[in-house]
Amino acid sequence: MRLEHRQVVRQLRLFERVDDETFEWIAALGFLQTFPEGTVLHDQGRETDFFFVVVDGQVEMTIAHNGIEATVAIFSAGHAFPLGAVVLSEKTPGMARAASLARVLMVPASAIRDSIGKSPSLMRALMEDLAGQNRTFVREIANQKIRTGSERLASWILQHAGAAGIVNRLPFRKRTLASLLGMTAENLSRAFATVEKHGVLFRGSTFTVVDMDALQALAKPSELIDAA
Amino acid sequence: MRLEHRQVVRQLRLFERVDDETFEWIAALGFLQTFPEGTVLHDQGRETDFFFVVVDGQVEMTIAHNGIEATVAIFSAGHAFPLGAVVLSEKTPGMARAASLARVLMVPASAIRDSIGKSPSLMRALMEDLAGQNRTFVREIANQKIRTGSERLASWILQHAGAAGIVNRLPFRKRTLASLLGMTAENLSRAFATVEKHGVLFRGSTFTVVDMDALQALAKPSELIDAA
DNA sequence: CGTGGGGTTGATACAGTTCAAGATACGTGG
DNA sequence: CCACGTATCTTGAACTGTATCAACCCCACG
Repeated sequence: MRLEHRQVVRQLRLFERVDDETFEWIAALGFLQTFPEGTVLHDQGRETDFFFVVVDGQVEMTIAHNGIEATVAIFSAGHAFPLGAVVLSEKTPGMARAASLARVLMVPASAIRDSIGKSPSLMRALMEDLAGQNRTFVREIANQKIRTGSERLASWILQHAGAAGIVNRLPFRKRTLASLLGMTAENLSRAFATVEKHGVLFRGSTFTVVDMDALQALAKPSELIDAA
Repeated sequence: MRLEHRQVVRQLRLFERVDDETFEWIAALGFLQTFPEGTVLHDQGRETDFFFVVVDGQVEMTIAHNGIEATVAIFSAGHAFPLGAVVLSEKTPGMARAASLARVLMVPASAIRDSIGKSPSLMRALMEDLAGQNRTFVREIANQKIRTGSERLASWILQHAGAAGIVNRLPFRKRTLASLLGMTAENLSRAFATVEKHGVLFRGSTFTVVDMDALQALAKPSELIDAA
C-alpha cells in the first residue's frame, strides 16, 4: 500500500488505536481498490478470503433468497465487512456490492485472523466495530417492525440531512434506498410524494428540508431507533 | 456465587475458553438470579449497570416506540446482553424481559469492562458472541424483508422442531412469538391455520411436524437466513 | 433522432392491522 | 374436585399499507 493511502487508512476510526506493528503488517498485506458502482465485492454463502474496510463511498450488503433481494445494511467509510464471518471463519451471510463509486481496503482474511490473536488493540477495534454494527442492526429491526414506509423514509432523511434549508444529495440510487428501507421502488416513489407534503423538497436526486418541525412530526424520531 | 452454580456457568459456551483467573473474578462479583416470566431485567435507554448472561430459559429484548413494542431478539442459554451497550459503555437500546422462567447470571458491567482490558481470552469470547449475534440480526433482517408471516412461522417451526413426529412445546407465550416474528397476535393465529395445512399439527401450546416435506415447501429454508 | 435504463403513475390484488366479539385454557377459592 | 373469573387465544369484518403489473415519462447516450 502506498504511503499516501496508508495515511488515509490509518486515520479511519477502525484503525485509530491499533498498535503500529499490527497496522504495518496489515498495511503491508492489504491494498486499496476502487470499484465502480454495481461491482460485486464478494458473493453470498462463500468462504471469506478477504476482509474489507470501506475508505470512501458506500457498499451495500444484500441477501437474495427465493427470487427476492433484500438490502441488510449499507457500509460507509470506516466500517468493516464481512466482519462477523471473518472473525468466526464462517461463510459470508450476504453479498457485498458497491452502492456508489467506492474505495475499499482489502486485506487477506487469514492475516486478520492471525493478527487478532497477537494484537489486543486490533481485537478491541474489531470488537467495537462489531458492537457498533450490532446496534445498527438492532435499530434496523425495530425501525422495520415499528414504522411504516413513509415514516422510514422521513427518518432516513432526518438523519442524512444537514440543517434546514441545506441542499443534500442522495448518496446512491433510489432503488438502492428503496431496498435499504425495505420497500419496492414504486412504493418509494409514492413515499417521496407523501414526505413532500411534510416539509421536504425533492429535485431529482437532491432534497432540502424546508420545514424541520413538519418532518419530525412525520418521522417521530427516537434516539433508541435512530443513529446519533 | 455458589460452587454448583459456578460449574454450570463455567460450561456455558461464552465462558468455556475464558482463563481461570478472569472467570474466578467474574464469578466472585457475579450472582445467579431466577426471574419469573414477565420480569423486566433492564429498561430501554438506560445506563448499563449489569451484564447479563442467560443460563436457562429465554429473555426477550424489545424496543417500544410510538405506542408499538417490537421484539428484536430472544436470548437463550449461553448468550449475553446487552452486550454491545456494555462493550461501548452506551445506553441499552432496548428493554429486556424474561420470556419464560429464566435463570440469569448478573455481573456488574464495570467488572466486565475492566476485565476486557486485562483478559484477551474474555475479549475474544465477547467478540465471538457479538459476531454470532450479528449474524442472527442479519438473518432476522433478511427474514423479515423476504418472507411473509406464514413463511416466517413455518421457518421458525422448522428450526425449533426435532425430527418429524416428535411433539414439541412452545418455549414462550404465543403473543411473544408473534412479536418475535413481526406480526400481531391475531395474525399469528391465522398463520397457525395456514401452517396447519402444510404438515404441522397444533394442540394448544404443543406442535408436531407430521409432513416435513410439506413444511419445507412452505418455509423454503436457506442456510443463509436460517440458523444451523 | 431512436434506444434504453431509471424513475413515476395508475389500477388491482393481497398481506397485514385494527377493532370487536367469542371461545378456550387456567389458576384460585370454595 | 368443581365452579368461577380472568387472561390468552381465536374468529370475523372492515380497513390500511404494500406489492404487483403495466404503461408511461424523462433524460443521457450512442
